[in-house]
Amino acid sequence: MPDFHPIAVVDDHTLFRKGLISLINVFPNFQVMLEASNGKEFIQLLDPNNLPEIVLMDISMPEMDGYATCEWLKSHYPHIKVLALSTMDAETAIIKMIRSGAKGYIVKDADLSELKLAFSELLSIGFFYNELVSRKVIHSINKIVEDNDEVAALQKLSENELTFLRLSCSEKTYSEIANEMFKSEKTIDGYRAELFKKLSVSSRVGMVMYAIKNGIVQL
Amino acid sequence: MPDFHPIAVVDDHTLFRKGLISLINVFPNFQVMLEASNGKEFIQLLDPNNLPEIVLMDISMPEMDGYATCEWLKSHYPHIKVLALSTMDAETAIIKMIRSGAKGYIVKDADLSELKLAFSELLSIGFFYNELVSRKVIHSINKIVEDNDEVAALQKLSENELTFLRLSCSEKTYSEIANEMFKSEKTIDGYRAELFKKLSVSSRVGMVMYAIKNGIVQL
DNA sequence: GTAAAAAGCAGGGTTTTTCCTGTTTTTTAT
DNA sequence: ATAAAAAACAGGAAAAACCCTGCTTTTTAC
Repeated sequence: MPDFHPIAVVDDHTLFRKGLISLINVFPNFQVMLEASNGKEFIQLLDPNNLPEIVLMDISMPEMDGYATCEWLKSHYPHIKVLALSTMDAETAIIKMIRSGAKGYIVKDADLSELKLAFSELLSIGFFYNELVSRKVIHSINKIVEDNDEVAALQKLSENELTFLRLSCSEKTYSEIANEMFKSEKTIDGYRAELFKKLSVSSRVGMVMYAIKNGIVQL
Repeated sequence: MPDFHPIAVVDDHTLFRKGLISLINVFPNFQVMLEASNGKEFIQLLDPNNLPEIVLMDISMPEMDGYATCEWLKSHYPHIKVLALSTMDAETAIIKMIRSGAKGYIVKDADLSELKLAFSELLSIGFFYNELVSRKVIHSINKIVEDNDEVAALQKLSENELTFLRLSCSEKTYSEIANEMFKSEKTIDGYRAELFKKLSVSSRVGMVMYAIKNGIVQL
């Protein structure tokens, strides 16, 4: 019987995905048996009778991103191990992915040996956290303790605050935004004050940069 | 004699680069004979007695980016064809790369057949512009004609304007920026007015978003 | 049903940004 | 050496952003 470990690759960049697959397939004992360009497609293609052991998953994807897909896997097939794969080494992205249930995280400019190492660690000890990730995680935990938790903060924005935040990423004045949202200028000023506190910023520019950095708006 | 076309691959994401190489090497008639993780390394590794015909080049790289490397190639080895390769389908990036001398542009989520097509078109007719690129180029030319050219504008920012722009991507006030740059507040206000015109924006938020969108500052 | 919390709104003031129309100084080109 | 262009700087003013404190109305929780 062929004793290989089944792998799935989920990434919207076709060239990258195909390349990665061809690399993995020359690893002894590993074989890619499922590929998808986003989370939704992945879930559709997933065959309960033929599940992968490891899913290599990109974070930013159309339709259904890495976070959501990871959450879905955690609740439906908790034994499948997700290895997050991203260009971003942003702290928030790493933390958020791990919270969503990823068992490891590697950046796209890692080399082949690191990928191989990640695979074997995932299979043997169940997780893979290299120095980069560990450093970020520790730093993040410190930040959570001292000031307020940015990742959690992100969840606690109300619909109106979120709409206001998105509209603020433009050249509109607050007065114009107020009209667009059918709210008084004073209410809008309240959203602003609340967001300044929640995001710990002190100017509209800071707010906009936060929104961009955390993918609340895309450019 | 082995009749294959020599290819070079320049990209800082190791996994992507290695994957791409393994894909290209199964193409008949094509062979990767040089790889580098940025422009500087590429130039160092380039052997004048053994030049590639086509260079697959990423745009955003550390040390020396795609634009600069492309310019260097244009002046030193104009017959080498550069195929730009990027995740960004931003108009400015495409236009800028083509201006730097790239003969083609494909996005990373293209599929294998498109890459193959790009190769053969590069060799037969000398360039490869798919619909995406053509559309962007045409749109850009229209924009150049009607309002002012954004790509050109990017080049024409003075050192001080650039510094001011970068410092504006923060929660500093203009007054604080003036101090930091050892300039009068009125001078700073002049930079601001000039940038508003050049970038065709009308607020600091617009300016900041322009800077982020065009990679003048990174988050 | 009622107390508490959250959301919406208001007055009024300070600071910052934005926008004019200039003058002076420095740099550049011939 | 000098005209022209670019950079630095100013006064003054309107608009927008920011920051208080407090007062209704609506929602939420028990």
